[in-house]
Amino acid sequence: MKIGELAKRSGCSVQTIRYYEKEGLISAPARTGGNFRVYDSPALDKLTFIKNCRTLGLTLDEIKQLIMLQDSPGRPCEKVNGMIDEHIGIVKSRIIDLQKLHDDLKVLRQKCGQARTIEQCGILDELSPKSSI
Amino acid sequence: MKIGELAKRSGCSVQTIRYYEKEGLISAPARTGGNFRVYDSPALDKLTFIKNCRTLGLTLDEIKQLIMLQDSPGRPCEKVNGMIDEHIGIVKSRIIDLQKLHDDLKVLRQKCGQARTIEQCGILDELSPKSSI
DNA sequence: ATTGACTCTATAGTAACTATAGAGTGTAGG
DNA sequence: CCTACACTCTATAGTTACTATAGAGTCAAT
Ligand SMILES: [Zn+2]
Ligand SMILES: [Zn+2]
Ligand SMILES: [Zn+2]
Ligand SMILES: [Zn+2]
Repeated sequence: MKIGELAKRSGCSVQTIRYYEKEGLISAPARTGGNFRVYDSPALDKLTFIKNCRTLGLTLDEIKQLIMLQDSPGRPCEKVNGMIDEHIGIVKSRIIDLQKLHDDLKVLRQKCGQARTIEQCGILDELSPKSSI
Repeated sequence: MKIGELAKRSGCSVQTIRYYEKEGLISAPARTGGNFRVYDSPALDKLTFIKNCRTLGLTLDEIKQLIMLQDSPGRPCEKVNGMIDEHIGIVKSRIIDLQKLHDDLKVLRQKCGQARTIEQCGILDELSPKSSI
């Protein structure tokens, strides 16, 4: 199949596929006489794997590491497990940060109940430093 | 004060201050004979305002709008209030997305209890497409 | 022969900084 | 006076994972 069909089947855009190739996440496919990329179904599998990882928020570097790990099937998989654990930790702390942000924004919003003028806006007032003398 | 002191007092880095100036968020300050930037205390106030906004996740574009709004003190402040409301919405939905991600990652992690080989890793297995024939 | 859909490469843009390189300034100590 | 040191200057490139062109070429159908 050509790149357009691979894009449709994988859910990645055409440019993204070319980008992944440039970044070394997928290997360069065969070409037609007219220089078009041609992919087989293992290529679709590999791309789908990458897509699944991206959906879970793994970075391209991490995905690259996973792909490399898959080349030594006999080695223990602790690194894989560890990577997911680490990710869960990052996501958790991002959630905590956003929760705090959300609460702060709620408090800020309450400083200006109904419409006033810019001058009297409780939000702008709260954002402004009290004084820096 | 020079840029180093402003950086310390505001909590922004020196490069960030120069960047804000280039982006038009703060106005270009006076210069010494040796071409060093010199700031006064209103400049610190303005920078602190920006810092406060950034801490709440407002974009530089939004902050620019707030700064422009401050120039018409008599106008109503609905836009300010609306901006915060919109932000709260964005943060909320980001939290929801991350919660889902977190749950998905937890499920994925459970696919591989203890250490196995790469070949048998339940995580890699889950990430791999079943077949694309 | 020409249209239209598709593909190719190369390049620039996105957000908000961060990190240099290489040069100049200013001051305190010896 | 010289020099070491801390600070500042501009300009440029890098970060992440794409997205969006521009301009040219391919290919099948009409
Ligand atoms: Zn990670
Ligand atoms: Zn208001
Ligand atoms: Zn916003
Ligand atoms: Zn495992």
